Amino acid sequence: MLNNSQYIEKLRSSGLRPTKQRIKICEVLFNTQKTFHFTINELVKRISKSTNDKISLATVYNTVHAFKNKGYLKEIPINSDQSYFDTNTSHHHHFYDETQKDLIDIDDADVEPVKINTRIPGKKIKSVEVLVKVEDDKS
Amino acid sequence: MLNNSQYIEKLRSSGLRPTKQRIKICEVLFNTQKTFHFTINELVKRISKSTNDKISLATVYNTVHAFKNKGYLKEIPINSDQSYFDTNTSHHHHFYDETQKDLIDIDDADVEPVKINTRIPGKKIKSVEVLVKVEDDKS
DNA sequence: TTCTACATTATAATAGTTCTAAACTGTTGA
DNA sequence: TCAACAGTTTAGAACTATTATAATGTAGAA
Ligand SMILES: [Mn+2]
Ligand SMILES: [Mn+2]
Ligand SMILES: [Zn+2]
Ligand SMILES: [Zn+2]
Repeated sequence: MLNNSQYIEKLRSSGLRPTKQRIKICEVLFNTQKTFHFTINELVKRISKSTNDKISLATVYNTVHAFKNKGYLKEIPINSDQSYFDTNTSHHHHFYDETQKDLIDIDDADVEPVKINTRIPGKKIKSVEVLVKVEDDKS
Repeated sequence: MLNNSQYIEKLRSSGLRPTKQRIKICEVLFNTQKTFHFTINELVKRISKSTNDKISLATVYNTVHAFKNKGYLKEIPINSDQSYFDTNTSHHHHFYDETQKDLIDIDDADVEPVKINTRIPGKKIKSVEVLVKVEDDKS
């Protein structure tokens, strides 16, 4: 929940020029009470609802990737035909509702730390993500 | 490590006609000492190395999906441009080497059971998968 | 203000996957 | 035994998410 000049500062300080497209996308992504998950298509819809100036699809892709690289977004691995992104960049895991194709955060307090008692020599761990797939309980 | 007539029986008993294409794909997938991970493209290459009769790409897709639905294969959720499949259908987790784009099994004994202390009402858990992303350790 | 590197854009290209519809084949049961 | 049928294979087209291209525009420095 920042204002525009704060987004401008944030962008500048991470080496991204604060263009009006990027500022608008910041607003759509980060001017919310709650974090959320989205696909590029869903983001494009949100953007067009909140502005009259259209932002090209290529710019949305470019910006999402730039933000991901800067650590402002995370990409969630769900094997699907499209990428899912998350505005919640803190460490947490997910439910994936296969019936409704919906990603839901799992509060980190509700997951015991995942202990992996093996390593790969010469490799360092970048992330440990748990994906809990759920479906409608018809029993 | 079954022989052809055992694959025929396996296919028949799961309601799949034992065509020569499916039997060949069974051989490529299941006639190995170790289980492995593959993409469709890699599977196509393995198939063409092991037979002169060519199997169409559509059939490979059809068969992989049929086998997945019957539980003979698992699809591994890695956010990537292509689907990864696993001939190891037992419960286990993975390292994903982002440098080499390589999936590696984690022995289930090396992972403490993942405890999720929350549920979604009306939904039942289908799977709990841990993906540990690793990269080259340059430090 | 001018310059330049960075950013946006429309559009084409790419690539994994699914669809289509015609030809083929395994199985059944008369 | 073999006709009939449902299931399967196939080549190629279609689809769709994503990336590349290259021309135009713009933020920020000097
Ligand atoms: Mn998929
Ligand atoms: Mn991706
Ligand atoms: Zn999340
Ligand atoms: Zn595996």
